[in-house]
Amino acid sequence: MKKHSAVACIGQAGLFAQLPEEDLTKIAPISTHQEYFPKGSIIRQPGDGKDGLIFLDQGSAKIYSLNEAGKETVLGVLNKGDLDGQQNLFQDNHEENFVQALQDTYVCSINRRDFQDLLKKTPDLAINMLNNFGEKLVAIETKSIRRNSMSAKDRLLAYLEDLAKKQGRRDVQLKLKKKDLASYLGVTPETLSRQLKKLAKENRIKLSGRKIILL
DNA sequence: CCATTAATAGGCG
DNA sequence: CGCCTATTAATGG
Repeated sequence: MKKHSAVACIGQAGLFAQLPEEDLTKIAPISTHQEYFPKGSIIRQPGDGKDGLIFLDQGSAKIYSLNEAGKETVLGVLNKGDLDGQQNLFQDNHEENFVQALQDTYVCSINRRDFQDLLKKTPDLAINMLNNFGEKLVAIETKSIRRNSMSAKDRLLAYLEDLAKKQGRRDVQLKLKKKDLASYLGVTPETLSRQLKKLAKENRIKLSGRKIILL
């Protein structure tokens, strides 16, 4: 583990990346840094009183919610440099979700009230927030459209293509367990397993455990 | 090792 | 495609 600079850490987040150093140094004092969460531990959960933004300095995590029956629905994945909980910075919403570390993870966080105060004094930050929101909206919309209009196989393929694009390579490493990926895609693990096999048989992908190569 | 959890297989509606 | 069950693989202590 390398040394941790609050300013450098914040600068890694897409949300803050384009801010001048001057602004970053303003954010640094209100942020908490490098809390350690071992693999499998819960980083955030409803009712834990943590209402701020979280930022992954190292590791990865999944965001999910539980329905009445106790079934879990995976809403998304956070990787190094990603952040979540922006909504919570603006209003005290109670539809919080669970966030669980998929690997040993270090998270940095910022309290809601502190952030709001800062936002008022830092217009650039407000603009960036807005842009970030836009991206998130598009992502949600895309997912929603896929879920409603694409077959399981196409959804899966589209997901893999997105991942490949994001990781900048044709061999994709799944961060999620397949049952979690299934939940994220809105299918059962069995269906996911079968579709992956079909795609492999059609020579569109190549499987090797949690690594998948797009052909 | 054993025990638990994850992944796959096959049958059925 | 989802749900159920059985079998096998992977994981963790």
